[in-house]
Amino acid sequence: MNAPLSLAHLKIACSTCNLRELCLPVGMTRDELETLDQLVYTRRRIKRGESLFRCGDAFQSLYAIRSGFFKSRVATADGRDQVSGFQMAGELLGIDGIGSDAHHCDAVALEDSEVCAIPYARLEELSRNFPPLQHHFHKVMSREIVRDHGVMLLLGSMRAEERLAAFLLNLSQRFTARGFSASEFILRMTREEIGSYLGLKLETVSRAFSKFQDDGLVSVQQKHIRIADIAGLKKLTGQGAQANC
Amino acid sequence: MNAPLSLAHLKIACSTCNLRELCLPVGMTRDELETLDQLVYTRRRIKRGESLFRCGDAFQSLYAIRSGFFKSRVATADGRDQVSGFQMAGELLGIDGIGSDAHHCDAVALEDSEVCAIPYARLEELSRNFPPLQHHFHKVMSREIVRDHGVMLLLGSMRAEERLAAFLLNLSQRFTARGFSASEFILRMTREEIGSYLGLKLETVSRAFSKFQDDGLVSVQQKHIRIADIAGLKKLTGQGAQANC
DNA sequence: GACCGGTATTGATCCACATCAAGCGCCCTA
DNA sequence: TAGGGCGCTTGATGTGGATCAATACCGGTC
Repeated sequence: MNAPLSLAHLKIACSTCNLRELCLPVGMTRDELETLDQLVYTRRRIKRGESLFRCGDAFQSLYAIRSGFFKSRVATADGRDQVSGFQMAGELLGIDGIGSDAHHCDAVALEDSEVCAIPYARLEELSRNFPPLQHHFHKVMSREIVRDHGVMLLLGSMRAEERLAAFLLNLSQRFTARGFSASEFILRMTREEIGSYLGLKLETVSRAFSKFQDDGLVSVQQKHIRIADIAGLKKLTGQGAQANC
Repeated sequence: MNAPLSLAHLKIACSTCNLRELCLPVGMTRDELETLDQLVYTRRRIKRGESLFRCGDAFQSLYAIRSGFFKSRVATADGRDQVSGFQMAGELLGIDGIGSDAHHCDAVALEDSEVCAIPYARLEELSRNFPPLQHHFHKVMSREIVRDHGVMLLLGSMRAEERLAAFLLNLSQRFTARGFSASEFILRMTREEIGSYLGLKLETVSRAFSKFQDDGLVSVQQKHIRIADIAGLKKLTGQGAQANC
């Protein structure tokens, strides 16, 4: 949509993508990776505030986030809505659409972002001939289900501060996996969006941040977060974060 | 484990199973169904209160419920747990295990039940050669994700009575799909289990039931439920049940 | 038929978070 | 550099559901 097509095409290759250790190609060999290059041939830029897709849109493709940050949002019939997740580079958007050929949530960019479009029909086809891809794709979906169960646990049985602590630890861990600092980062979302995700009101989120600051667990300056005491946060969530089993 | 093997084997065939319109074979032709018969060759009986698998168990198979009723339960490190779903005939258990080769929840039978074990390696293999199976399996997983998002919405933004109304409507709809009455059924789970699933205490569930009864929406006698006013329940959840988009 | 333990109902009280409200600070634009 | 608006913080008050507690019911067992 932006860059000249030929140039864009040149750069679209899982085999040379620096996110290959996080994205669909995880754990594949060099040869296998080159097979994957057949999968993606479109990039798309999404500006901050714009939607990648909306609830009800026809489902065609999955999207691997190449850069940027998204929120997913689900809505009830009567207008209430809720953030169902935050997605960052290397993560997959759009899986919700497979079940009914239409998307069941909105995906909104929280900063200028870039995604690789993965035509779903092509993914199915390629994964039939390429077991490692098939297997990994199944794993991605299964992990999404496990993640959702973790959120359900959080929403159903944790108190406000526990929820926020779990949220910060989760972000920290995902930033770490991407080579960023585990203890210092910029929140891409507002207090209201955090609250929506955690089933809290923005004021409660704000108060919990202040409490953490008073207790010396984190230092907070608007969207700038520095975690001072990771162990302390973990203790808040009931020992080992969300480590079940 | 119980019936003589030869006999048990005779009966194990998706093509003659009366749940084929609900389970993995949905929408397949007669010929396609016979291909599916290669998938399942073990049945397992689970007594009420026993586990089909537990959190941490090695993942080998998915399980299609042939008869009976299950709950899935996730746990935090500090001992709290929560029901993450109730499963009935024709539904699939164990998908949570694919992502890490180990199960992330317990599956407990709420009544004497029978399941078909589907060796996962075989499912992957068969679905590579059999696109309708592949596609349908992906749909099942995607729908599970959408369902979980619905539960997150419920836990994060609905009030107690709305939650219980949504729960009853969901059960009603699933019973209908199985040819049972939409308005009259027996709850297989306790108030405490309902509460755990809905993020409420058992007393709150009980009070909401009483309220519904007072308002003439349902009549409740312990586990026996008769929905008197489906439209009224739907109105409680904010019009169209959970119909998003 | 009587007993028993798990399950459900109902009432009284409490508390965590929501709601309402006011003011502040940061960022963006002109 | 000034102005405006959105996002954030903080305080005061309200309330839905949790908690504590007592009693009732039901299904199973002897």
